[in-house]
Amino acid sequence: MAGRRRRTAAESKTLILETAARRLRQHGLEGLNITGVADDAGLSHATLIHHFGSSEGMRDALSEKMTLDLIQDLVVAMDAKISPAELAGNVFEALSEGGHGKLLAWRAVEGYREHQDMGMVRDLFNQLLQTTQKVLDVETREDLQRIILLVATAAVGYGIAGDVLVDMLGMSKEAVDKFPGWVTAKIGS
Amino acid sequence: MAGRRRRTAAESKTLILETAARRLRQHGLEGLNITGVADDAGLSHATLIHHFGSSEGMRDALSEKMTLDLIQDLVVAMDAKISPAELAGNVFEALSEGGHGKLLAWRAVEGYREHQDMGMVRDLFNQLLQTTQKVLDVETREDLQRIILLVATAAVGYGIAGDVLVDMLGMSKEAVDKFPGWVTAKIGS
DNA sequence: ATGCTTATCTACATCAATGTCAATAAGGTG
DNA sequence: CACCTTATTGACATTGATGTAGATAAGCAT
Repeated sequence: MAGRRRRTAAESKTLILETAARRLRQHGLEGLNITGVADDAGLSHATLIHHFGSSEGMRDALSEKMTLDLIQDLVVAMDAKISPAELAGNVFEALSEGGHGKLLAWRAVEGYREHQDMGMVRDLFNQLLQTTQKVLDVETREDLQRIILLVATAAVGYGIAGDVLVDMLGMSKEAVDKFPGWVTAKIGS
Repeated sequence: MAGRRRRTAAESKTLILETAARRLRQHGLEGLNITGVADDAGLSHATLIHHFGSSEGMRDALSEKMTLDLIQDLVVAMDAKISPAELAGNVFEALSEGGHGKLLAWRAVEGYREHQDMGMVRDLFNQLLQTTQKVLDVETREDLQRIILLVATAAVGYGIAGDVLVDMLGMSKEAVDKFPGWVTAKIGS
């Protein structure tokens, strides 16, 4: 064939995983097959197998990448410099955007298999814990755990079913906007 | 073939959908194919097509059934006779059990298509709203909406990612048990 | 019994996705 | 330029899942 582009392996992998992530958002899990992703990326499906070994290999790689992206976004959202009032809002925002909800839902239906980078995830999570403690200035460890669990579960649930719930509750956009702040006030009391 | 059992259409559909639900819990979304479900149910895959029209038809029926089951469990969990202190606990329990988390996650990845029974879902949800208002005795509509949204999102998130979060937070079983009560106390204040 | 409805099955046809393999060529290196 | 590595591709084989069609038989009604 005349004119075929040769990328570095890293470039190709990035292109493929970004395409796959987009397809996950648009078409759900059925969109995560090598033929479809290959078409959208403008590559042959054999190329994807070359880079990831198999279709499942590609999905595993995507899951890993999205997990790291999610934690990374959380770390930024909970930077130690933010004020307590912003905390819940930032976490909600971080989890509602960028298809993080889709990742969590995906991992929930398929089961939480351990990744190779699970150690790094744990490290980042512990870093998050310390940051939160500083921002909120909680004294007991139990309080910290509870608060994190509440904000995290609420944010996850919001990212996954938030729009449906808001619709069913008939909430105004304004009320929705004020929700994270209200949560922060609640947990602070 | 000698000796083949003939069920009523309703019996067969129930058997098939229960088998499918079990496979969703055990194998994730990949378990939701007519051949696999048929094998587990002890039927031929042609029989499933006979009853549901297609593979997707079976999945739609399962989604509908699980959605109704979920709402039904919620209605029971929030019976008007419960005390405010039990509210969050009951909701959490209802959403953590019986694979409801899998349903929500499934619908989140695949996108929330409208069901034919969406009207019934809305009715049950409104019924839930009224019950909650009685139990909690909230005055403003905004407060009611916020409280429901928080408890619901937290419960959904807990059902989907609760075990992972609890693990990462290193929470004791005792602390986890007390969590719903703590949430109730928080929103009541 | 007889007959009707239809749940159930076997066998076949089809299709889409996965994976293999050998050939090609793009880019870097000597 | 010659050479080497390997990203990329097209063609093929294989597999599994879906759907179709006709035959079979289980239960119910008459």
